[in-house]
Amino acid sequence: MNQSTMFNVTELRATSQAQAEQRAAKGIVFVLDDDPSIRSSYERLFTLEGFVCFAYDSAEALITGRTIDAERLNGPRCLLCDVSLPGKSGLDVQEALGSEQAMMPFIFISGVSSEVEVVQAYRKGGYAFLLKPIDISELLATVSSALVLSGNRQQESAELARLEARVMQLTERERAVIKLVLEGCTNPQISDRLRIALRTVKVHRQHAMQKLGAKNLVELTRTALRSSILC
Amino acid sequence: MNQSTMFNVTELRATSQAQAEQRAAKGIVFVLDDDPSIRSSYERLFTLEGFVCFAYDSAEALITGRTIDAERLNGPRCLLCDVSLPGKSGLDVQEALGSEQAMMPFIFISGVSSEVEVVQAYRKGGYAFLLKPIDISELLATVSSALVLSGNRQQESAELARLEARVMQLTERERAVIKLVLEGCTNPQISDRLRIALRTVKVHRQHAMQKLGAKNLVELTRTALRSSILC
DNA sequence: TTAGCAATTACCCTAAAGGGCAGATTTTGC
DNA sequence: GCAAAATCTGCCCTTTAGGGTAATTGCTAA
Repeated sequence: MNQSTMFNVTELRATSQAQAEQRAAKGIVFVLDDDPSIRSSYERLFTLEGFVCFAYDSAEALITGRTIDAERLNGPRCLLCDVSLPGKSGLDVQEALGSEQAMMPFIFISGVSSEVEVVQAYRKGGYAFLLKPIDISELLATVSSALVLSGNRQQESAELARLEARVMQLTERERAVIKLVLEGCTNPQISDRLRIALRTVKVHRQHAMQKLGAKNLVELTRTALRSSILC
Repeated sequence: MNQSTMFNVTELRATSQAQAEQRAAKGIVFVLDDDPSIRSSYERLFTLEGFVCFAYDSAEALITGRTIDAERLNGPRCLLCDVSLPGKSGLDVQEALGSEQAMMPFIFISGVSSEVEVVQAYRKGGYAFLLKPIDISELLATVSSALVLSGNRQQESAELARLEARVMQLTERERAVIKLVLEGCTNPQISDRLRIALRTVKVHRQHAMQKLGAKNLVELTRTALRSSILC
């Protein structure tokens, strides 16, 4: 019996990492609220819904802890945040994490908040504002859509990073050639412009296409436009 | 003297149309407020700033009148709207003009508004919310940025319409060929796929490029991606 | 100093793109 | 039914694109 219990615990721990990753793929919900009972309510709710949930009692705890906690965990994420907090307010958190909001949309929750706060929250790029009493299904819908947005943004940014890495592999000459190609120049025209032999242009072009992973001109143009690099 | 006055009036009228167009190019500000004195204040302000301004005292007047008034006038536009109105509220207007907000951003103005209204306004796609007391420079800054947004949206939509019109000129066959071109197929491959002679593919391709106004493959791909047609 | 990479180019070849000229067939709107 | 498009094709020609082979030059890190 004891053996069995131990085994179960071990198994739970063993799966927990794999499961956490699986859950994180669905979404990570960060919660910021000073009321412990509310925090645990949210934790219970979002865990039940299949998300990973990290709850914090203060802005400082959130700001310092969010990276460490979600370390190794990839996936869409959002922040549920009470506007009125002792010390730093929810809006202060927004300020502190300003640029991060694109990847982690902020959902504010407020019972007795002034219009000024609401306006501020939206102006600073807040994703949504929910007023108490909270409707659970509305909350979940908002969180879901926020996670979708976050996921999309992460994908886009990842794709952009990959492309940028490829572009960085290009040598100066290759970049110059490709730039002219994207302006619609033919190889002989490029040859004239850069004052190099036609064969040289072809070599650079060939190498660049290879490095950029483009099989033809259409793919190259698509790639270049998406990344907005080389434009 | 009488003659002179008449002449001046005529001249004013004559220039007024041209001037209105010039002003409209800078921006058209629609105002909705039930208070006549506030309306005229806004009219004065925005006229002084070089915009065209149309003011309405009710949601109905705005909804029925906005198109007629701005007839023949092209240019970026936005709506300045008091939230609390007798009869239909500002939010109702938003509902009524829902899809138009993309082209005409809504700026709400409110003195004593509840958080619920603010949240509603933003949720329905409102552009900004200004709380009284209004800071004039803030108001003008908001209006300006709203007009910029409106202008951009209008340009994009116009460009899309132009492209769509061009795509519509394509015959069925031309569209099919171009579609395959954009998938990266070479002419011989297209020839195989569509079971037509190589020469025929070339003819269709040539005609399509001409109709789409593309001088080369790069331009074609750009065009197609921008319009997201043919993808 | 040497190996390696970047840049350059010559020579040579094939495949693809672009297009003129001429003609056939088919669809379609008035 | 007829004229105007649209579709289809063959023949022939030039220009571009793509790429193999081989060689030279210059610079840098080991």
